[in-house]
Parts: sequence; structure tokens; C-alpha cells
Amino acid sequence: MKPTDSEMEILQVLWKKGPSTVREVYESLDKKDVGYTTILKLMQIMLDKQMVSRDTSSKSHLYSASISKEKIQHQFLDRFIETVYNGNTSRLIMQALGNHKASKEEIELIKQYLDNLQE
Amino acid sequence: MKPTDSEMEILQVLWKKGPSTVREVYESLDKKDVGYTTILKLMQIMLDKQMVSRDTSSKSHLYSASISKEKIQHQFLDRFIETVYNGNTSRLIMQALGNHKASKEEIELIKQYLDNLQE
DNA sequence: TTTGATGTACGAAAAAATTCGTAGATAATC
DNA sequence: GATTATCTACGAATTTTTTCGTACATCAAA
Repeated sequence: MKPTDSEMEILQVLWKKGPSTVREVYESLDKKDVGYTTILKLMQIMLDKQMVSRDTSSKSHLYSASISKEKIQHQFLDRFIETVYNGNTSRLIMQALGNHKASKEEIELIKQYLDNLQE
Repeated sequence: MKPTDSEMEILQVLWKKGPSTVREVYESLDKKDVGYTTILKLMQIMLDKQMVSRDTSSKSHLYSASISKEKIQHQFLDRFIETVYNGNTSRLIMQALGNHKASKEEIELIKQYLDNLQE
């Protein structure tokens, strides 16, 4: 099960803010280019697909992500490395390091991580 | 301009093998689940979008990627980190290292890269 | 020069994803 | 209690992506 781009944006909000109403999600994604019912419909579809669950006890329903951020990240990462980097993980890592100005602390952290791996 | 998943698969082949005919691409993606004309059509659409160019001097046209692998990778990576990792690059790198069993050589390579960055 | 294999072009169907209007329910406010 | 605001449900239109059938061209045998 692979969330689409729009679905990912909604999941991001739910992961960040926890259980939220459609309006809260709509507000968070300040995309003035789509209407409220569009987001509503998307979230209803996500419910169908069981990507989110909801609490309908009050009038405005509360939606929560029902798949963990880590799991989706992992899944996307694998797929991403495969389709974009042809399975070459080191290449991805180097490019990521290159694009992004890493701080001393970050670099140290990653180095430590690598040291651990080597044991 | 964002290639779709199918378009990415085709680009991968062109990057790897260089200028190729539709049949060569079709063969490379041993997806027996889609027909030859599907790939042909996709590549024609990609021509429209100027993602590929072609040489029509002989009967079977030769297609080449007209955007560089590096450029697309860079673009995808930025987008990916943004939508999936919320801009947190280190997180991506650690997870990538964690998922994937890196060889001693790879780890060394990345360490060297980090050392360079630190200077 | 006919036959068959291999190509391209392209319209159009099918599938997937996105968008929104409208109807009706519920809650809040006057 | 009437009016207004806010919410859900849901069908349906749009847009995007994927798929393929068919028509026609070209080339190499037979």
C-alpha cells in the first residue's frame, strides 16, 4: 500500500499534530488552491484504505494515522533507492550529504553511527 | 517537471544503456505484464514532454535521456527528504544506513567523505 | 513481388488520483 | 424556535497516468 503525494501530505500533518479534524488538517496544509471538501474526501478515501482511523463520537470526527511514520519512511526509502538510485545506497547517502550543509554535530553523529556499524 | 514512476523506469534504462530503441527498453524492463506499444506510447509522451530526445534517421528510432541522471536524482532527493522526512536529512541517512547492510568498503568510503566535509 | 516480421503513429479505453458541488444532519447563536 | 455556521456523505466531473488495438509503413526474405 503506497500513499500518493497528497496522502503523504495529510499523513505528515497527522504524524506531527496527532489526531486531528479535517478542518485542522485543511488549515495546516495552507493550500488555498484546493477546497475543504477535497481534503475531506481524500481523508475518507484514506479511511477506506485503512491508512487512517477515526473517532466519530463527536460531530467533527477525529482522524489519526494508522500506519507509523517509521514504517512508511522505511518502505518509501527502499522503493526510492531502488527506482532512483538503482539500489545504490552509498550513492544516495553521499549525495544527501553533498546537497545538504551538514553541521559538525550531524557529521559527528553519523560518524559514530558508522563506528557502531563496524563492530 | 516530475517523471512518473513508469517514466523513471524508462529513464533508468536509458541512463544505464545509453541511446536505445523502444524494443531494447522494452526488453530491459522485463515487465511481461505490459505490451510493447505501451512502452512505445510512454516514450512518445516523454518525447512530447522533452524528457527524451530521439534520432529518427533509421527505421527504429533511437531514444536518449535528455535530462541528466544527477539532476533528476538531486531533484527527487530534495523532494523526498521534504515530503517523507520533513527536511531532516540526517534522519534519512541514518535510516538508509540502518536498512541496508553496508559493506566495510562502503562504510570506509562514507567515512572518508565525511572527513573531507569536516575540513 | 508477395509474405511476414518489425516499426511508428495515434485515438481511445481503462484505471487512478484529484476536485468539488450539493444535500442533509447537527450544533451554536440570536 | 428560527437562522446561521459547520460538518459529513457521496455522486460525479476532471485530470493524469497507463494501457492497448489497429492502421499503415518499411524492410528482409522466400
